Amino acid sequence: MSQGSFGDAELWGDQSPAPRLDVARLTEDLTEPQRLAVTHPGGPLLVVAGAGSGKTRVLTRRVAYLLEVDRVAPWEILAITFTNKAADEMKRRVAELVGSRSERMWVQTFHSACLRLLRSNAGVLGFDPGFTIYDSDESRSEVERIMKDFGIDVKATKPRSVLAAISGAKNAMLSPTAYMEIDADPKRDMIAKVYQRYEDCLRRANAMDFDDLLLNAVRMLQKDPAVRERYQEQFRHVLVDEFQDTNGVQNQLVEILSAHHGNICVVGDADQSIYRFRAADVRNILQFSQRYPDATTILLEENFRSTQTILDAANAVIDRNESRIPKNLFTQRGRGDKIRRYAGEDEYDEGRWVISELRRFRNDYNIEWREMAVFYRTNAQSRVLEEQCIRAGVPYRVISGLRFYDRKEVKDALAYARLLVNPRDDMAARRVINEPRRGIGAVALTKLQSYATDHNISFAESVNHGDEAGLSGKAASGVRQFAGLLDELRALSNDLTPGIMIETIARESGILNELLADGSDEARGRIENLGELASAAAEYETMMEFLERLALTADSDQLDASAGAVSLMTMHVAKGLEFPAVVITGLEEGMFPHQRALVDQAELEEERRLCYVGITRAMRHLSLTHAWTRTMWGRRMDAITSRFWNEVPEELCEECSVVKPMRRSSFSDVDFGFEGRASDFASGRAFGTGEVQEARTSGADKLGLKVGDRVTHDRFGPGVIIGLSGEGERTRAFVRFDQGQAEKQLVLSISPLQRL
DNA sequence: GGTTCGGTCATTTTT
DNA sequence: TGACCGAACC
Repeated sequence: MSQGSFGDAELWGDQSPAPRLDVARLTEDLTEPQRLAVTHPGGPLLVVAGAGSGKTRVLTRRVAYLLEVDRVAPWEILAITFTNKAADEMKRRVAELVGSRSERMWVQTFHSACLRLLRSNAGVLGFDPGFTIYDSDESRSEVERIMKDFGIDVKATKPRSVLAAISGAKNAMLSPTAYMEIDADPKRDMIAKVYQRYEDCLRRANAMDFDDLLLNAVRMLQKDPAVRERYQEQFRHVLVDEFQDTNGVQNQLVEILSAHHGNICVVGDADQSIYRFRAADVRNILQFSQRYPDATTILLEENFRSTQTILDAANAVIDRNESRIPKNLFTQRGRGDKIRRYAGEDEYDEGRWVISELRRFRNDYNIEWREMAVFYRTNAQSRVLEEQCIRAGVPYRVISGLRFYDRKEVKDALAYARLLVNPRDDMAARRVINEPRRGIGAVALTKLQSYATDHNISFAESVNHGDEAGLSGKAASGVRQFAGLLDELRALSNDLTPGIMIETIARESGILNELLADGSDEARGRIENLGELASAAAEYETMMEFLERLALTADSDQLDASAGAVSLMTMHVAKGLEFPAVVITGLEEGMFPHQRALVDQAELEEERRLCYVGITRAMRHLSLTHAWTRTMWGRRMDAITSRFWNEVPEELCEECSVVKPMRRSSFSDVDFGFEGRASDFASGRAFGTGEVQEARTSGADKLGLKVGDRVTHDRFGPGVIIGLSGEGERTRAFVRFDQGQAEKQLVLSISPLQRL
């Protein structure tokens, strides 16, 4: 904890090699709104920063300005981001401006800031300072275990959804009791019961989940006025990045910490709020000015990233959102190239075109592979793209949200490490009590668990009482061995560094031996992984620091290592990044916007924001693709063009699709009327390569139908239009009929579809 | 206690 | 289609 003192001030004053900066140096290359934000004298400040408007630049300059001009001490500044990457970036850029004294600032993610507050004051809420952090997987499996324990059918009610409800309750700062009292509902009662037990288990294991880090930090500050006031006085300036993604608890934390000095500066863009499903609440940014009536609002609308064409496209799309404060990005960069669009036959055809496009970027514009990205809505879409890259010899890298340290052997070794830091870590104990095999089966586990419950201790601690728990034979000796191993490791852990400790764990636990005995390539890989883990640990002073860093680090940082490769990623992951050339794939109704967003206005708007995020990542070149049919869940599904595709004004686009021949004459007499084969039209498969004839126009496309209209069909009955694509006789409607299975795609020019 | 087979179910996920 | 999980089996 960096508590300030004048001694510190002298220290950094002497050491800092940074040149004295004057106001002009910090502001001369800024636009007027940027300058105003950077030099804002104090009080609440809202910076509405459109995509690519130099947000990070403003934040870092402001911090430098505070340090340099306002002479604020580094430890009096709290700058909060969402990702470690953003935090590192900010630290780096501030250091460039003011030198090493920036090291003493609090530049942290929400979670790491909270962790820091909690570690220093864990006692306030009755936690031991060595408490463990459960990651989302562990939270889920804990919930699942509890549900099974209660005899709840985990197939009928998914633990994930229960955890989501619990998480929601936590974000609303509701205790299990308060949550239960919302209304009388059996499902709510069940969830409240699980929630209560889950809390008990966490508490007993001296553990917190991700939500708790935030929530408990707030609770801690609320509970202990002395601690609260100390931090409130310390943080003369609180700055928050990506404020549109904050949830209620985060917002509250920021409010509390900035309450004394009132210098709260939030930066964000409501149009880029894409984490509603994770309890992000756009209202935090939308209502900031109401919350702080004396707040200054500064709009950054000039974009320094993209061409005007790309911005026009982004603006046109996002403008369709109704619940939105109008904003219009512009640039001085000129129009640039048109946006290229390609409608593929299927996802393979789409993928092939994507590859050809990437090659074109490289050949025609000298863009490096690493400067290109391909975006998609869901991770499942990456497979085909990967295949195509491999086939074409295009180097690529999938940037996934998956954790780097998710490999089994790594998790096992870490579980041992966790047990050393927190002897009550139940999750870790359950994971490795029988890893490697010690003959401890389900029966033994149950006995230990009931012993723990009866004696009000954690499961992890029960391993010291195997005999009392009624174990015998193999299980008893296994548990004794496990407990002995932990004792031995704990004794060593006082003297050994984290790196050596990981090695010791691998060796002493028997994990290493097991892998050596295996001898397969896979086992050798796992051994290497353990080696990597040890080297990673060696960078840290204490095991606790290392574990913390792991718990709070996602794996998107791999991007930096993607030298020489095209990046494939979801649009969610793409947020905050930029690329000279971007391809957005899968622009189909049901894919993007996603199926589940089709019926919910708020969700749909979030999808549109996601699209906006995707488009605005592109600096110079943007291409959009969709496929007429796509294999989903093992079945070929037809799809119509995404509304987002259609929302991009045509004059900004260059169509690259191969023009499909019109209907073949021999079909013109047949009444297609929807014997369910509209799909064949959509995919073009019904059309031979032969004779081409104009389709007859029924006028149906001139009905002026729009999404949401009620319609009726001779055979399928009434339904609602959930999507439209194409134009003229090629207009297709995506209709969800009231009766029957799924949505159908109908070509309006030949469909007996009537408006209701 | 480990394997295999069949049934189920499929977003996005900064921490 | 494929990944995952639990029951049934060895």
